[in-house]
This record gives sequence, C-alpha cells and structure tokens, in this order.
Amino acid sequence: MTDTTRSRQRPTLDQVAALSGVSPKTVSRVINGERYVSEQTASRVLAAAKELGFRRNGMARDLQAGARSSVIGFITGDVANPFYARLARGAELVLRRRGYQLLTASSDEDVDRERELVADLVERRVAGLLIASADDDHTLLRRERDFGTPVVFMDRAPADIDGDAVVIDNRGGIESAVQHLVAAGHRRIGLVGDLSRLRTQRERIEGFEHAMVAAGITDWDRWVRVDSHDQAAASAAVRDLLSGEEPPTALVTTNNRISVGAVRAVHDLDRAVTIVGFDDFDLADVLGVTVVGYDQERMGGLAAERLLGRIDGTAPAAFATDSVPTHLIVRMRKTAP
Amino acid sequence: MTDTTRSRQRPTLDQVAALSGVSPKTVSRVINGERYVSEQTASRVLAAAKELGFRRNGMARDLQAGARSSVIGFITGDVANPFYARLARGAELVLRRRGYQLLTASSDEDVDRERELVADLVERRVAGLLIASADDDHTLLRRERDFGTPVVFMDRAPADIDGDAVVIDNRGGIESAVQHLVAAGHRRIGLVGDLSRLRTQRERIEGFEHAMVAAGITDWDRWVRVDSHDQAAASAAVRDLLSGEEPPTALVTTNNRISVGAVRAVHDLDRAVTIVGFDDFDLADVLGVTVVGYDQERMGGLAAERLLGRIDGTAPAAFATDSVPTHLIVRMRKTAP
DNA sequence: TTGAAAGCGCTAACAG
DNA sequence: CTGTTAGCGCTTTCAA
Repeated sequence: MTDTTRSRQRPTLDQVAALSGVSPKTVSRVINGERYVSEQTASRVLAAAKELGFRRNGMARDLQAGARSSVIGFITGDVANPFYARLARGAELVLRRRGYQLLTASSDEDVDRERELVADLVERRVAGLLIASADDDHTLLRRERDFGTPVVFMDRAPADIDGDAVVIDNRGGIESAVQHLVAAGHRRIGLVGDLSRLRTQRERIEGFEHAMVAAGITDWDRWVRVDSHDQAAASAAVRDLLSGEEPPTALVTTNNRISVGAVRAVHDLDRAVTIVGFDDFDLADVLGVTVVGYDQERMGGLAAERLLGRIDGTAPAAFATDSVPTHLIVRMRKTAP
Repeated sequence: MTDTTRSRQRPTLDQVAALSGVSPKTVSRVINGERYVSEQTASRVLAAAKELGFRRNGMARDLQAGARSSVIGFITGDVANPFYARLARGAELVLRRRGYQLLTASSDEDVDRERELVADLVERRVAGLLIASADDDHTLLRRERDFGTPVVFMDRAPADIDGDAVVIDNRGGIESAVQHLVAAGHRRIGLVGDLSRLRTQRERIEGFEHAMVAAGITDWDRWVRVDSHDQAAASAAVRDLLSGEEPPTALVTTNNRISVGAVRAVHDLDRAVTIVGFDDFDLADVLGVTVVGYDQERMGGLAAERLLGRIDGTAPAAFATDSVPTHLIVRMRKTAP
C-alpha cells in the first residue's frame, strides 16, 4: 500500500509567477502585501499561490545584503527549569508582536557547550541573543556583538565586559530574607547555595554575609553550604547541616531548586526549621514557605525589549543594567486547629 | 564618549578567500573540514578566518536546492508549563546530537495562533515539526507535511488525519487512579478537568467514566467539573464541588496545573480530601499527593527520534503512535506524630 | 589538490 | 502598476 500523497516539491515563487502569468517580482509584491499592484493581478497571484501551496522561503528572503533572520537566540542552563522557562515566556510575549521567534538552547551550565551554542546561533544569523551565561569570560560574546549580533545578558551580568543586562536585586533580596528571620528571633541561620562560581550565587552569599554581620552574627559561615546544583544535593546539604551540633533553626535557600530540595529534606526529617527561599515556587504558599519573589516573566520581557532596542538602534548607546526589584512574600505554616 | 568597537561588518567567505589568497571554494572546503586540501592551505585559511572573525552564514548554506534549515519547530500551548518544558528538554537532548536546535513557540492553546505558528515555521523551512496541537482540524498540517515538512504530534494524536504521534496512556492512567481510590474505600469521587475540547482531556474523562461504572458507581457525573484552564479556575471548581451537599471525598485532577490548584483549594478549606493527580509535580511527595506519573523527558525524546527517522527517511513508511505507559505513584500524607 | 561558473529562492534597484 | 537585472553568501557541478 503506497502513500498517494507523497511529498510533492514545495513550489517556488517563480512557479507561482509562471502559473499566474506575471513576473516573479510581481508575485513577490503580492505575497508581501506591497502597494501598487492591481487587484486583479493580486487575486490571480493569490489564487495561484494557494493552489500550489506556496510558502515563501524565509531563508532566501532573509539572505538579503547582510540581513539577519527574525529569530532570537535564547541560551540558558536548562529550558526545563521553571525560572528559565518563565523568562522565555516573558521574552516570547514581547517578541512575538514584532515577528520574532525564540530559538531556545540549554547549556547545562557548561562553559564549553555555551560557547558552542553561541557560535551555532551566530552562524544562523540570529537577530540577537538573550543569554543567562554560565561563563566568566565573555570576550567571545563581545566579539560577536561587535560583528553585529546584539546581546542582552539575563540574570547574570558580565563582570569582564560592558553589556546590557537585566538582573535581580540579589543582595537586597537576600538581606530582606535574613532581616525577616532575625526579626523572628532566629540567630542560627544557615544558607544552602547553588554553584558558587555563578555570580548571582556569589552575590546572594555576600548579601547573606552582610545582613548577618549587620545583625551582629559574626560566625555566619558555620552554616553555609554551597555548590548544590540539584534538588538531591540540596537535600543532602540540609541533612548535613541539621545533623550537626547547634544546627540552624532557619535556612536561607538561594534559588528555586535548592528551596524545593530543602523543603523536602526538612519534611523528611520532620524538623521545625524555617525556610526562606530565593525565587517563588509553585505550592510555596500551601507549604507556608516565605520567599523572595520578583516578576520573572517581566524580567524576560525587559530583556527582550532591551534587545529589540538594540536591534533597531533605538536604545541609547550606553550599555545599561536593569535591576528587577524583589519583595518578600511572607507565609505562615498552617497549624493544625 | 563614543563606542570604539562599533559593529564592523561580519566578513564573508569571499573575504577570507581574498585574505588567504585562495578561491572561495577552497575556503569552503576548509571550513567544512572536507578532504583534499593541503595542510598548508588549510592552516592559512583557518588563520585568515580567525583573524577576520569569520562565521559561515548558515542561511546561505542552507539555501541549497530545496535544502531545509537544521532547526526543528516545537509548538505547544505554553513553554512555561513544566510539562511542555520537559518535553522540550527531552527533545533537545536527542536533537542536539544531530546538530538540530529547537525553535519553540507557544500557541496559548489558541487554534488560530497555532496555525499562524505552523505557517511561520514552515516559511522558515524548519526540518520538522513537533507539536502538541490544540486544533481539531489538521488539514493544514497534513498539507505542509505532504510538501516535505515532517510532523510528529506530541501528547495529542490527531483524530482527523493519519500521523506519527507520541501519546500518554490516558485511559489506563486515570483508571488506575480511580481504582486506587475505590480500593481505599472512596465512592464519591470527583473529577476536575482542563479544557474538554482537548482530546487528551476527553480521554481522561472517558477513562474516569469507565472506571467509575466498572466500580458500580453510575452517578459519576455528579462530581465532574471540566474546562478549568488555570490554577485559579481549578481552585474555584474544587471549592464549588466541596461546598455542595454530599461532597466528594476524593478528587481526580487531570493535569499538573489542575492538581496544584486543587491542592491549594483543599488546603485553604482545610478539608480532608484525597487528591490523585495526572502528571507528577514538584513537591507532590512532600504534600503526599498520589499521582499518575510517566517519563516526560523520554516522551519528548521519543517524539524527537521519530521525527529524525522521518527526516532522514529511515522510519517505516506507515505512521505510528507510541503510547508512553503510566504508573501510579502512591503517596501518603504524613500524619502529625 | 584547486578553481571557475552557475545557481539556491528571493528581493532591491532601477527602469518602463 | 509591472518587469528586468543583479546579487545576498554559500555550495555544487565540472574542469584544470
């Protein structure tokens, strides 16, 4: 039994021209809705295009002198991480109105892979790049930018080069978390963190130190555990912290994955430990976990807007870093009646 | 203060050829690592390419007779939904090894927007399409497929056309959920569902009916509430269900968003209602929510593999639907000591 | 091992 | 209002 509808060739603009008896340029005009085409011609062309199933070849179209594709590269550690997924969503909502699509790629927070992805996307001539970079060295990105691919850094601002960035107020956020715990009477406050080579993580740890010292707690580093990159590692770190002598009575967790791992560990151990997490997460309200929240979709949207500004040159020449404010969302654990 | 590193033009292959004193074709050979180039020439070309910051123009490259780009279109309702995000992740892991990238786009479950996206991606000459379609009418997709863009349906198999698909065993999953509840002594079992125009949702509802009737519960539709598309709507539906006379003692929720909304409502009302959800979700273990689970990343990976098979023609001619098995993950609510 | 010529599918620039 | 010419940046013949 053979498939009768087997792949015809996709028709080209020239074939539409041939069928409708006009020149290719005229077909082009009709397809792109340009003016100065008679209605008759237009409808004849449209009919032919429809009959043949014509779809303009976007690659050929974009291959105009120096033209770039209407695709934006979006590089993060992992698209499946809800934080990055929401950034993508926010960016998409802004970009779609301008006809751009997102080409998403995950680096697994691996520096080499990230560089490969940048090179790959640049070869595809993306119109711009939104990136949550895991790399400390951005000379490659600067070079690509100098050759005309605008870049906006999300979440992690580059330390070694100038650049546009949209970041979170990490220090302020963590400080409000610590202050909240101190006000509630906690002194032994622990911190569980993700990869400390990431700048955001370092900022959060610094914010922690600063707030602890400001509260008169100088041995703050007793209860610090960093470099947990997944939920399981975070759980293990929490178990470790809680099994020592004089365990912390409260924990600050520095991102959503860490928070979830910590909540799980505390729950499994059945300990009364207060957790305040950076990033809001699903069901934190039900679990009564206080968090440092901020608008993730908006953050993605801001990055996208900045990038669009660069693409069409309407952004001011100087690079700028937008800081998204955080706010503490205080929650209580429901006590049994 | 002026930016001194302002956008030079990105060099073309011809410029590399000029600088290294060879023909464009030779540069092309070197760049693509073809054989039959002397080592001397190769290194000279490479040096010139590096110096100029050359990056092959992928659009021009792909614009060979009928060639397609090495991009795969990925259309779902919302990239920020963890379910879709994990499908994307699974697909990405398979596709990256073959040099493909994902172009992700969200339809918001809107039929018109989905069609626009399909048209757009086809214009970009994606090598294939992975889609969780919200549409009942797939004649457009069939047409595009006939013109050479392979399509694999994820999660929702098309009812009106033949096609490759990777779906979940919806009926079986829901039936195991109901059986679990019945075995635990529940009779008044409710169901809270998402948009009933989606086929997967209908299948889950049918599975519910079937299992309820099999358990001798014929007035199963008393406690059915469908068409809740977000967490808030799901919460409202649950509140409604629980406020009536003879409220259900257990609820089946038909996807992750509904589950979270239901958990929240039950928690807010402080009612002892058992929830069994379709789709596993973060912290379900901590909350003691039993779920119908399955491997989401694998599902995305399977879809990607099927698509690759179509792209290089190694897949058998006949369309096929893979069904991903579900398994019940039974969890207990931790009782206070 | 290298190069010259032609062309992928479309559109800009210029005529008519 | 419509058509002609040329060319985007690369790769494919086919020769040398």
